[in-house]
Amino acid sequence: MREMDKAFDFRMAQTRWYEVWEASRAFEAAPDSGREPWSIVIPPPNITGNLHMGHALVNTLHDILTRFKRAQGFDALWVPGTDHAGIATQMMVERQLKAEGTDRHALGRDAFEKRIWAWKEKNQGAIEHQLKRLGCSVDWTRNRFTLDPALSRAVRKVFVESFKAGRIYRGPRMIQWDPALQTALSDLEVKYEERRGKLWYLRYPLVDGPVNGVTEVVVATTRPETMLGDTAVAVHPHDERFQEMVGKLLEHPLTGRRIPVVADPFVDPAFGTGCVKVTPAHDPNDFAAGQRLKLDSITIIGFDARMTAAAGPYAGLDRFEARKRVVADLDAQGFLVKVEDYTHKISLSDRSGAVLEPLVSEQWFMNVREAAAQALEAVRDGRIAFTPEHHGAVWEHWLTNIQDWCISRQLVWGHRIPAWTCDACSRLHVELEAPAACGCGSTRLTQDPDTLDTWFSSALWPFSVFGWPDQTAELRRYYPTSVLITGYDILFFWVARMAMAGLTWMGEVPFRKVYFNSLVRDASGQKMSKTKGNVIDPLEVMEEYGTDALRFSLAIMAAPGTDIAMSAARLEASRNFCNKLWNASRFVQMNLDDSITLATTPEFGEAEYWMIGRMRDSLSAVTKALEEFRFHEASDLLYHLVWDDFCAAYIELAKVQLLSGTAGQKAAILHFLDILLRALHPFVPFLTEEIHEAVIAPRLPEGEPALLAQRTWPLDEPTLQATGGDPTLIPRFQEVLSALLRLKAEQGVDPAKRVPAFCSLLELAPFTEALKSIARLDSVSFTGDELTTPTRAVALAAGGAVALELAGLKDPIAEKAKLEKELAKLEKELEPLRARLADDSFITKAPEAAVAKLRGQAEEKEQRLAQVQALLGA
RNA sequence: GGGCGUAUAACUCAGCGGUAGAGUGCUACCUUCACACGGUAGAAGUCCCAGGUUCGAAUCCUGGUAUGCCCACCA
Repeated sequence: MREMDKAFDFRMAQTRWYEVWEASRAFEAAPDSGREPWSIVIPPPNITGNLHMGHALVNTLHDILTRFKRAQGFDALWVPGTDHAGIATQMMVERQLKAEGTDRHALGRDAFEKRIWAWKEKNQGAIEHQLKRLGCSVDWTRNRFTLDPALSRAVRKVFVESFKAGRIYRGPRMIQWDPALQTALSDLEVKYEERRGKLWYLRYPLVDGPVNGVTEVVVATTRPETMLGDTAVAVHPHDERFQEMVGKLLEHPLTGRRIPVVADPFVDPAFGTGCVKVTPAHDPNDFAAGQRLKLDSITIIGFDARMTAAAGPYAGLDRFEARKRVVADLDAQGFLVKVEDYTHKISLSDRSGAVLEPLVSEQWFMNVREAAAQALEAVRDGRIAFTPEHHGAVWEHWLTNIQDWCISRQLVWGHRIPAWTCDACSRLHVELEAPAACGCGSTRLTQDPDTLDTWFSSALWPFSVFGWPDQTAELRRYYPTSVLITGYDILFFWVARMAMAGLTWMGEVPFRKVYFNSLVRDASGQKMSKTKGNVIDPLEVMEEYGTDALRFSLAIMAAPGTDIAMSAARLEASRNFCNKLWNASRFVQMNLDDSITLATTPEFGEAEYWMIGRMRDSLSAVTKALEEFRFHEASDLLYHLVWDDFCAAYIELAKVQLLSGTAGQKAAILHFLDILLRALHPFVPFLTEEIHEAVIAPRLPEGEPALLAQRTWPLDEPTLQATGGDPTLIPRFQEVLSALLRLKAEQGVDPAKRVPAFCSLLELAPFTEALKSIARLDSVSFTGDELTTPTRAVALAAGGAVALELAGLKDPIAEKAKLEKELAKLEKELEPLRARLADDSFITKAPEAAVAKLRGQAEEKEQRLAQVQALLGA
């Protein structure tokens, strides 16, 4: 049998087990097993990705649940996979090309796409390898990629049928254009940022002379360059100041073009001058107003963010350069009234960081109103349950106000839109496969160059991974998935869209429960960011503290609805915990010989019955906590079960027995360790598997799987059902032990100095040896006689008293001070108890149990008070 | 402008109707034959503030303060 080292070598353990698990096929689903299915799909990481703390958390929680469910006897399936991540990946490769002095245009579309595929093949392994290092028990035989042929077929099917149903359409709309990436974005990919800017006040003269003595209109704008595309100036219809202006013509200061004053309620009379310039081609509000009022639209900024020919002398200038020139020209010609400092929000690309340009462009959109209504209903009626629940409010708000989704991207990397235009007759064909010919007879058809938003394929993930649109056995068995675990930051991007897609295409929710995991922050609660330099790399943590310590730290801090502050202190605590379990196991191993196995009938005494009771209570609480996603509670319970109950209490007691123990006593502790390992395994799989190999595996009964990863959840273990003994006895023993130790400390007795002790609790006599060895006493005498003598120090414990014989050692002053301190403490504690028990309204109105409980507490304290007083009097 | 969180020991956080808990840190002591990544004893809190409900509130309600996040077209 393998000897265990003095400290847990996590570096060794965490590198050797994954291969064994994978080879044993322990993580593979068993669709034919007849067991109840339980399924979960991974939030597919980007192929460009590296494991960060967010991944580490979400996948640790996935793994805990999956291993737990598998152990409970479910046919547990965790489907892994990766996302092609359109923009992110394309950017990565473009950056590479730039370094090589070329770009995608020079390369050509096909070559560029091939290049990205090559890059994907080379790099995809990284994130998968990192998931393995984390211990993720995914079923690799079902690994998926969003651009797999099967998943692409699902994408095309959804696109084509949505188009035919009229939910997908193409048209010119105002979209958010990213000039850096040269693509449209969806509203969700826009981030707003406060910037200090200016507010320019511009003068637009009236063409037909003064109105009520006023010769001009003044407008305020943050983007003066767009005035080149102005086609009106608007006022609020009820603004009395401008009633007579409406309908009059103004002369455009720079172009001389004549534009009308119009009235529209979108104008806020209280802002600026109450007049606003209208540029339908370059502002979403103005675009909408332009549609309502049938205004002209003049595009003066192009897709390259440079001024167009329509901008006249400014053509070709960058939009920001044009701004300076426009302002200078207006100023020179006397059209600039004033400039104010002004802080406002500008829209930036979430991806490139570029300042976005609202532009009118031909794009594909998806109307999701109907699907949104269904998704809304599914949460309202509980078919999907959120943890924490408050995310339902956000869900409600967003889905109620949802806008059409811009799904086309001007990218190469992604699902190409399955739409072809006939070169001859311009007819549009939206089909699953390229049509051979157009109805007009032409065989020359050109496919739409655009690809779909990455989230379009992600939305189908919970059913596309199971082979949809084919009605596969897997799809029937594992859809809907049992749980979704993900960050709340992608509630709209992903969760809502999966819900909508699932309800639309499967007619059923994609998951029954959603657990939103926390955000991992740094030790001081700051968001991690590269610029702040406070990013904690999980891979480094695994090297320094161990994967199990990382997992346990994440789990024990994962209280629903609160963020996680990851700190070195917490990681150390977890590492120490792992080492504690390791050493407890080592102790067990050292005390067993090969003849003791799990088949050896265990013998239970008081200590064992107590330990069994503790395990039974804790493990049923752990089970319940896991069912309800209270990972922190489950971890905390196990932490204290192992450290306080098993190590500090039980093992210390068992040491006395094991020295001269019977086989049955040794078998008992072996069973206990076995149970604890099985319960801890979902949390700290490498550590527990390593211990299991050394201590348990050689002692397993016939037919039990040799790998801990394949064994069962221990809650129903026969050992845990055993009852007997007096459940209050061990707690009393602990109190007595603690009182004796405290006496020694208070009296300044060297801990190693063995003195005689006395105890009035006769029922603890069987624990004489334990008390002697743990408290390091000379002897312990159990007696009904008065304990107090002039040479002894006395303390109260567990309703009785203990004493130390300190002839020549006792410090009478310390003794008296101690007793007086205790007296004061008791008096202080009793004061409110007495007051409440004297309160009639409490006695009559509070539930009986509460009163009885309080009364019990008071009585116990009164008794102790009397004892202390007696000791002081003596 | 709306919506949602959070405020508890020096720090990071649990608890969320019956008079305060954990981990780390701190103080003193202990190398006792599983573990110093350990053990023993100990100090440490107007549970943000003000009202209210209740026999009783850190816990529920209202208002405030601080702080964080999300959504929204104020030029």
